[in-house]
Amino acid sequence: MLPAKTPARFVNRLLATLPSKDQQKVLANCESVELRLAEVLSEPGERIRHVYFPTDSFVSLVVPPDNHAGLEVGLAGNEGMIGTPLILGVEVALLRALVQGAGPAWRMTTEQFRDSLKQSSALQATLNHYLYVSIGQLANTVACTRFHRVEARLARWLLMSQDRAHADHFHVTHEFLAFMLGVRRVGVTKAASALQQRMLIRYSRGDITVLNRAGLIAAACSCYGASEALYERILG
Amino acid sequence: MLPAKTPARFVNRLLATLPSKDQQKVLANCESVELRLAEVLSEPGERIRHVYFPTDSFVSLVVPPDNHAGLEVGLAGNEGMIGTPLILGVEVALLRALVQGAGPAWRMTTEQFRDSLKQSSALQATLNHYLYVSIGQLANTVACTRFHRVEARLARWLLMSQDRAHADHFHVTHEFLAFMLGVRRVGVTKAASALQQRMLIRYSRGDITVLNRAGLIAAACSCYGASEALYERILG
DNA sequence: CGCGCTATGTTTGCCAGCGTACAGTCTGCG
DNA sequence: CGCAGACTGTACGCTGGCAAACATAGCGCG
Repeated sequence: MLPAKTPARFVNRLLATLPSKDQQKVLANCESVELRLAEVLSEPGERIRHVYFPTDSFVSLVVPPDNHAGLEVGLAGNEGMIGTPLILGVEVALLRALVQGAGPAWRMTTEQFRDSLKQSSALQATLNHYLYVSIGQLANTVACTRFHRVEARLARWLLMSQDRAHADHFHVTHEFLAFMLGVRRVGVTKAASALQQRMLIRYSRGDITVLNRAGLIAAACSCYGASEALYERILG
Repeated sequence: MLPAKTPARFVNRLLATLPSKDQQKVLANCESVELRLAEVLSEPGERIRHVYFPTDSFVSLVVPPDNHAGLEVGLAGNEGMIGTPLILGVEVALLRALVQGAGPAWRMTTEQFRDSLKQSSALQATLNHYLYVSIGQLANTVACTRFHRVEARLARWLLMSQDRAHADHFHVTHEFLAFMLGVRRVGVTKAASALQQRMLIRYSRGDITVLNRAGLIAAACSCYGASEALYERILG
């Protein structure tokens, strides 16, 4: 399906860990798609039609607003996948998957994915491990959301997005960030302007640029890094 | 291992869903243990030695305090299990498992559990589904912890414990509740005394009794019920 | 039966984030 | 080139929960 030397824009790290034979089998079932900004890939309670392996795109997992604001509880870029319930044999989504960074991804139908899982125990193992890591991150998110200040959480969010965007700038408005962090827009404006004054970031009308990554890490809560370390330990 | 008619005190609902043949095979690998109050069954980062299937006991899953208070992110009684990472083939615990309600449970070593999983695809499927539900509850907990008031969260906690204790009273101090909910003890005292004044509960020196379950449900956030409904939908 | 410990009640000051409202400012489009 | 809409800044009063300290009250043990 692909030449041996895949350009980085089309690499998904989960698939890349597979032995090349399995990898070929799996990719043979995949089609390449372009995810558009703000596209919704799954809705809680609804049937999952496709799984996605982002390559140069990333996707937020959000708890849908019941009456209050929304809240992001997970993020998947080229290190992850969308459609994890299928790993557990359930075809119903738990979360809304919202495209945050437009770009290419691999896609498979639910049926193709089932087949792939049956055919490749390596895939099964890798995805089980990924799910383990995701659960760890989720548990961590509970505490982070409860205890850490907006400014630190914002810094963490920017770092995580930067990692997945593979770029030091991307497009998000304060309004949108507020939705993700589950706070008011005003709260984001305050936190963001504090970070900007410290010369850690620069932003204007939805374009955010990370100026000082190390400083931003210092400003973020320790939750950033913990998740990443867990991933590396289990899947790296 | 057990007579056909197992007393309710020794039934775990996950195991009970298995076809009787599988159930026998699995129970043959189990030993009966008595969980003691405040016993710690797993510690994050450490190797998991046993999995537990509570029958008339229940166990809290808590994110360990890094510098702030602790925080409960899950609860497993006779409808659940402890040691879920093993379902995903990882032997390292993510959370601290803390016995909340003393009583009997089935226990298996990690090795026995691996064998059982291999032998029984029904067990595998059931536990996968349980894990799915747990993830859903975890995601929900993020939002609940972020948005809902102490009083509502306390009410929810009491209801969930009541369900798993199979009794309308149990022993917990405000101090301990504060730890579980990730708030100050004073906050719990206030919320609890509000609930007591409304005649929904009664408590004294760590003994809490639910007086009006329906009223308590009304006082709780809608998160109670959502989790339970999800469980029934997937595993019921 | 009284001492000490554990559990609960209450206070005071404080701050982050809420809800709401309004004022600038940049950008693209007609 | 000017207007509309999107994006950001700021202000106000309010409240829930924080931190720390202190006051009672019941229970158990010596």
